[in-house]
Amino acid sequence: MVRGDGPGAGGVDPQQLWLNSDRPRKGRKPAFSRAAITAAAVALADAEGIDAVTMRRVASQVGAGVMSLYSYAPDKETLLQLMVDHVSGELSPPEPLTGDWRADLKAIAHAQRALMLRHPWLPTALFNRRWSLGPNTLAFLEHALAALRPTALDGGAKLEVFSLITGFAARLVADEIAQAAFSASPERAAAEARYLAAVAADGHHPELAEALSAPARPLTPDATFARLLDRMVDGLDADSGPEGP
Amino acid sequence: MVRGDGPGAGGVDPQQLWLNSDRPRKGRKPAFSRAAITAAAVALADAEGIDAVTMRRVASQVGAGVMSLYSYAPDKETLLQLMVDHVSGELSPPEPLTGDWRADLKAIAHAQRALMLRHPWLPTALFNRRWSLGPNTLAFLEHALAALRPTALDGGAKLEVFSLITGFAARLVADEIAQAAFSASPERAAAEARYLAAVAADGHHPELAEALSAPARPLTPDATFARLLDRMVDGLDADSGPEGP
DNA sequence: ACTATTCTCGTACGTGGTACGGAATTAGGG
DNA sequence: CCCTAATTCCGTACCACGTACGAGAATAGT
Repeated sequence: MVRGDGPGAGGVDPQQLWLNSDRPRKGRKPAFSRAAITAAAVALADAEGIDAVTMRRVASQVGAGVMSLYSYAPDKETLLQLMVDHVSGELSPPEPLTGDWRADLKAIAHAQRALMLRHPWLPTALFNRRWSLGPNTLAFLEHALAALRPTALDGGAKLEVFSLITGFAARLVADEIAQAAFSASPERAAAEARYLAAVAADGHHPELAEALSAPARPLTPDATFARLLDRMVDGLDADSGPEGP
Repeated sequence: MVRGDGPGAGGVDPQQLWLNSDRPRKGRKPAFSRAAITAAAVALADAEGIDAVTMRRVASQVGAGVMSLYSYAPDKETLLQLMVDHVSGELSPPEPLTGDWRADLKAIAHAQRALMLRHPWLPTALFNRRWSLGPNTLAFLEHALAALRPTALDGGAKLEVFSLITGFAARLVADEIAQAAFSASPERAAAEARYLAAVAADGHHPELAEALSAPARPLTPDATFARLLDRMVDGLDADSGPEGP
């Protein structure tokens, strides 16, 4: 099914990966499917974290032998890319565009955030590996580009903005998740608080001491996300900027 | 030296990690040092990538037995945190503050970018693990907070801004590095171009087709970074925003 | 029926992190 | 000056992981 060869040197030819749905005419029928395997891997990652996604555990989830997975994905890295594109399908259909590109862009970011909160392994997965533009990812990218149509940005700049927004969402959600996991362990939170208090008391970090002593009105992650997003998008104005054509 | 116990449940007490320089009064003298081990790990990562940093290879670089490393760091995760703080030392002393907080913030981001380009594993390392605020990281954070002093932001918001800027730099540099590695392999670049051309030709992705067909004046990473940074920072204005105290 | 093709998966190898425990080294107390 | 407790050094070993290999099973065209 994958007909895995390719020109070596790390990575899979995207055409082989995404554009090969034709069943071969001879040979044994597949007992599983790429979608089922990917879904099992996603379920595992959602439930137990990305480190729980091992070839052995995925295989046992779908009832296959370990090595059978390699008929559907040439290696684990590819399986992770399949997972990313799989969950990106949840972004379709997106909210219809309003024509107000700032509002549309913000809606896109909020949708991405919601997706990442549903799949907490996603920010890390997105950050680490090279983007693999599967059909679902492409569909959402197309949507984002359409949202930017009222803009004076050229093609490359639009792609940059999309990358920027996605990265922004990934970072904020990663912080949010880390914070939540952290607060969930009172021991560790207390240890960190003690450490920061000790640092603040050493006299060499007056700004930090002041920042930590602030009343700290309760910041909900939602409000923080919305506020920073607003600031970012409202700055993403104008056309190509100083350097001319 | 590390006296590694701690209250279990994943992670090391920061006080144990960073605030324990007192030599014990009894026992064999250490043959190595945490700094030497960390430096060796950094050198390895710089030269051969983060995957080359294994306990075995680090040990052989410093001339130690593998298990001896565990006298200096309780586990590999901690060693990675030590690496991050180690290279953060290169950010000191920072450029003096000018009082123009926007300019100062941009200088901070540029310094971070330069650091990340020198240590290409750094963006990924920063993104994945929970922040561990070692002395060098704290010193730079202190500097960033001082830069934000002229601002009306409260303590929590200043910390958010620092996180945002750091995350921005990490993302852009990660893209930059990936792009470079990608272009270095003509086969893979050609394969990707062929794939995108095929997608653009399928008629379902008109916006993408247009974005790709644009003349695409050559974008240098430097210009892209500076431009997006300007947009971001110039939007990070004003005080706490809509939600009042 | 034969054959080419494709999928299945048990076995096995190499690599990684690190637990264990004994030997070596040091400082303080008798 | 030995004895004891503390600390570091590190060889051995275990387990988990990704995946190469190849033999056997199933399928479709001839």
